[in-house]
Parts: sequence; C-alpha cells; structure tokens
Amino acid sequence: MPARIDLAQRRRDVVEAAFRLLVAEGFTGVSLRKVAVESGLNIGSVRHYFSDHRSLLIAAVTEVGDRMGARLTRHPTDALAGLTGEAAVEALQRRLEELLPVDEERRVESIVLTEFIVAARVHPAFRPVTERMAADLRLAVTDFLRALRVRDPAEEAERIVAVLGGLALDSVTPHGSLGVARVRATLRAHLRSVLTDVAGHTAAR
Amino acid sequence: MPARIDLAQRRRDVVEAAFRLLVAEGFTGVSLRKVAVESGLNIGSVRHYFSDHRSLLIAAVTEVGDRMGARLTRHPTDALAGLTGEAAVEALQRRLEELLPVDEERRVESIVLTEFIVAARVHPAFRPVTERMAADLRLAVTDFLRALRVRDPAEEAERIVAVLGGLALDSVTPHGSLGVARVRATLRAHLRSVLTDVAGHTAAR
DNA sequence: CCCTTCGTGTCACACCCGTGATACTTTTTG
DNA sequence: CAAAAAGTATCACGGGTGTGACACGAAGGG
Repeated sequence: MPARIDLAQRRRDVVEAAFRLLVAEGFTGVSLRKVAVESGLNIGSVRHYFSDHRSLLIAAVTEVGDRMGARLTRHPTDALAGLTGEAAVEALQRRLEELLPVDEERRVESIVLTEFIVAARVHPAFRPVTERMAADLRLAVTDFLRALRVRDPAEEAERIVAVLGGLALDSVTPHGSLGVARVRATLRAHLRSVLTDVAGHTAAR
Repeated sequence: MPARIDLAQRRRDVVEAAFRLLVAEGFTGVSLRKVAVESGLNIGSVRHYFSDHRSLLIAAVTEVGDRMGARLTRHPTDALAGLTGEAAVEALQRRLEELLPVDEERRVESIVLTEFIVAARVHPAFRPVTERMAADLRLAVTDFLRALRVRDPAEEAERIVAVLGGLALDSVTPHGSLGVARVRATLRAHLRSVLTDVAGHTAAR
C-alpha cells in the first residue's frame, strides 16, 4: 500500500482549507467540493480523509479549540503570583490578547470560532467543543484572577469573558470597525479597572 | 383591484415568519419555500410581497434594527441628569437591559440580530443596517454616560458595548449557559464599577 | 511475483434552492 | 358591464449540495 502519505498532515491541510473558506464565505461556504478545490485535492480524496461533511466540520472546530486552548496554557499561571499594579495588568493583558484577533493568525481563529459558536446554536453537533472551550476559558481566567488575588474572581472572570467576546465579535465583524489598537486599549482599560482598588472590589494586596 | 389586503401587515407577517425560522434554523434556514410554509402562504404570494430573497432578508434585518432603536430611544436621556450612586446604576441598567435577551421577545430579537451581524461579515448587503445600529448604540450609550457625568464617556461606552455584545452572544448561544439572572448581575456589576469612583476615572460629582 | 490495500478519481442520484414565466381567480375602478 | 389590477398558485429550469457506488493505478508485504 502507498503509505507515503502522512495522513495527519493531509487532514491538517484539508482543515486549513476549510478555515480559509470559513473566513472567506462563512459557515455555509464550506462544502466538500469547495474544500476540495481550495485544498487542491479531488473530492474523492477529501472524502477519503473525512468520511462525512459533518466530521470535517467537527475536525475544524476541534482544531480551533485545541489551538486556542494551547494559547491559553502557554503562559504559566504561577508567574502571576505576587504581581501588582501595572505589572499585573501587563501580564494579564498579554495572556488575554492571545485570544483576540490582534494579528492575522489570531484573526482567522477568531472568525472560525465565531462562525462555529453561532452555528452551534442550531447544530448541536458542535456544542461539545464550544461548551468545553467556554468552560476552559472561564476557568483559566478565574485562575488568573485568583493568582492576582482579585476579590471575587469568578464574577470578575465573567465580566472579562464578556468583554473578550464582545471585543472579538466587534472586531471580526464589520459592524464596529474596531481596530486592533482600540481593541487592545479597551481591554487594557477594563483590566486596569479590575486590578485597581475599587469601592467594593479590593484587589491586589 | 382587491385592496382588501393590508400590504404592510402582510409584509410584517412574512417577516415575523422569517424571524421564527431564523431562531429555529439560523440564517440559512430562511428559504422562500420555508417562509411560505411558516407564514401559511403560498410561495407565489411571498414573492408577491418581496420580489427577492435578498429583499426579504433586508426587510427582516431592518425590522429588528428599528425595534431595537425604538427600545433605546424610549427612555429619555435627560432623565439621567443628576442621578448618582445606586439610582444612576438602576436607571442605566433599565435602559441597557432593553437590548439584552432578558425575556422571550428580546431573546428573539437578539438571536435575529446576532445571525445578521455574523452574516454581514460575508454578505455586504446587510452592512448598512448593522453598521448603523452599532453606531447608534455607541452614541446612545455615550450620551447616557455623559448625562451621568462619567469621565471619558466615549471609552467607557466602548467597554459597555463590548460587555453588552459579549453577554448577548453568550446567553443566546448555548456555549455558556448564561442564565438571565447572571446576565443581569454581570451587567449590573459592570455598571457599578463604571459609575463608582475609580482611580483615574472620576465619576458622578 | 502476486495481491491486498490505500489513495485517487468519476458518475449518478435525490434533494433543496432562487428565479423566470405564466396562468387563474377575485375585486375594484372607470 | 367590462377592463384592469392585485393576489394566488404552479410549472420548469439551472445550479449547488451530500452521498453512495464504483473503477483505476500505485506500492508495499507475503
């Protein structure tokens, strides 16, 4: 048998082509035929690596989930312990910017994820992945805040997650024309307000 | 000619059917044939009131834009002048909750709007409406904050809009299982932090 | 060397879509 | 009363979709 083909690599290529189609044409633009053209393969080949249309899409959403998860766990939480003031803001900002469309690579991932999150409302097949991502994100942010000794980390994490989601949606979609600079600035302003002493919210000690 | 039919009412019925399909099946579920079935009309009739598939969708997004705009302008901005502390939080909360899916009616509107915002990324035909809505919202929130004498109203409005968007997306889509109570609480927590004296952000005087 | 297996490629089928064209019925207007 | 208009209803066409079923070539194992 011709085992010269790296199956995992091929699958990755196809998923990458699906990403490009997701960005260019949205969720419904990802048909088997278009993916075949985009990846330079024949339809038969695509179907050889992904039995289903459905399984291809699930592979795509899983891939984006893995990538974003890796981005988050790249920075150790322990390194946050003891940080105060602007140093704390900077460290947290750097971690959370990993999830925002601040460069082309992250922009693609944000778009792909957004398409799947919205699609998951109607297509339950994607929910396991999107729900797990949301849970992981909440947990990670909560841990960050706990390491920074923020009062009521769970609630503040919820607000931060909401801000992140809103910023990502606004900057990915063309209804806000929110530039990268403003996204960064808005996130930083929010983090500063969370990490600074506030009436009722005692932060770093 | 048989003018017994109220043209505007019929169009509204069809758009309402499109809303239901949008909620149940998402953007791609809104086909002329399905809208015809959902509205109890013949496909020929639907096409009599909306020449195009495209124009039907544009009518739908315009309708949801009008409704949300009306919700926002319902409460006079002047009434905010002079409010301080918890009274200011409460007044602002009531205004912004108009845009969040806190009841079934608003939930439908949030879903429809979300579907169109995401679709607008790939279908420029919807952009005029979604961009106008985003601009109006930013302006309205900025005015609210100015009336409440918040320092730097434009920047704080940006954060609030981001929180609103994130909360709406999270609670509409099933990846967060964010209940109405938690949506309300998170928004309130954010508004409290904005309207309370913060280092660098001097609020109500 | 054969032959099994993997990878590639091609048809055809049934389904759904938007749209153009065209009748037929009903009711109002001149 | 007749004619015109509005509303309702069908048909067929071309295009795109996922999927099942095949056939063909290449390469590794026995």
